[in-house]
Amino acid sequence: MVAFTDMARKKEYSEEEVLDRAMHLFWRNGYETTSMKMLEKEMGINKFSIYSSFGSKHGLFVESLKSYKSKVKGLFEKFEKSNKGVESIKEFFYDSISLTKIEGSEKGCLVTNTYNEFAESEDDVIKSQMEAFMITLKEIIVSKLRMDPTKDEITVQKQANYLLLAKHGLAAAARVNDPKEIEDYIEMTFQNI
Amino acid sequence: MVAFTDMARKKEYSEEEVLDRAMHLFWRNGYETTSMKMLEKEMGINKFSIYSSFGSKHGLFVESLKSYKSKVKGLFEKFEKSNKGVESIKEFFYDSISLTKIEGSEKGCLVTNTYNEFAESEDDVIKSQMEAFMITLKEIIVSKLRMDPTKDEITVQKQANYLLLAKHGLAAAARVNDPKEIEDYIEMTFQNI
DNA sequence: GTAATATCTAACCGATTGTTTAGATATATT
DNA sequence: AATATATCTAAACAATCGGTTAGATATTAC
Repeated sequence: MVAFTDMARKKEYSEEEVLDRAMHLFWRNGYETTSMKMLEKEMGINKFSIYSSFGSKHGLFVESLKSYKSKVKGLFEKFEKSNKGVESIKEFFYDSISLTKIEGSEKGCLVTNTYNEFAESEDDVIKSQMEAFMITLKEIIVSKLRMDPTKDEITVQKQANYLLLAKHGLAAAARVNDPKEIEDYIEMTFQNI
Repeated sequence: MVAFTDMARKKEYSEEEVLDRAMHLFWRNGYETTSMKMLEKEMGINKFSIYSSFGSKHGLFVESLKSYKSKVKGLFEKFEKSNKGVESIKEFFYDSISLTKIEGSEKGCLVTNTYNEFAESEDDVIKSQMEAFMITLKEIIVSKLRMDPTKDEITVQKQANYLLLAKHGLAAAARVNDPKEIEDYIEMTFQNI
């Protein structure tokens, strides 16, 4: 990801573009299952180029997570800016499903998938990134719940945890269940919020 | 798993016992991440013995899933026999968490984990086993919900789907969240059932 | 046009993957 | 005790893993 001033030959690929491809492959298959050979094919460049641009498979994965983060950034901003309280949380849930359905078809949520794959791992780089994701999400959810003056702080925390876990279940479910079932699930999730 | 009548030398291990060890290793790490070397160490026998008893790594994994099934069989039976309606579903949720906490400490649910790992796979043997699991569970949940005469069939189906997905989220959450948060989650899940 | 050099291809690296096999060892049958 | 054979150890198998490198190629600066 370094730009040289005295470049002798131009890269034949866009780093942003091949990274996006890599991200989608990791998204579909997870980290371990995705081999360098698969990445070469999907990214359309060979190992040398991958290593010169991203350092290692692990580095490429970390960049892919950042790329994913920037992809969902729009959703988070919309979510954060909304002043519709609880309703905005539900909207965010629907938006998340839409994004992963359109962008990733049946791949679920990269964060949830990675969360699962690295649950027993000791890869602190990945795990801290995942935690940061979850903390950010929880903070937004909490702020939306607090907009309802009838909820005390204990209720807010309980409901925030509930919704965070529900989001996980939702992401996993969206990979295999019908849209109608998913909609029912979301609606029922918010019935007692 | 074949017994010979004209055995010339006795096995130095119990297939049931080494299978249980293998199952726990798969449970903790998933299929791909668990290597034959790790299995040799954990099972206490070498590759030859593993292959002569289980045919292949894949065969060993399939047997491990069956072993897991027999482990949760008791819970399913208690669940099925109970005539407490919705309350029995909640009890089953708590029982599941207890089992995975005691037996597997922080490993979650082997079915949910496998479900996630094989979501994009084309391994029909594994996938059909997972589906059978989910169908069985859904059928029991449906039968419990039907015990409430105020629920029409549409509501029963909606709530069954909801609970099935919630169970997935719960299993994933139980790997990382505190018991108190998990309890809150379960209680809130059943607030609108 | 020439020199310098970044990027390309493609072969190669050692380590590890799941799996097989040759040969040593132990036991049941005769 | 001798024979047969199931099970053991340990080495080897081809294939693939992530990662590196030598040399060809293309482009910039002069």
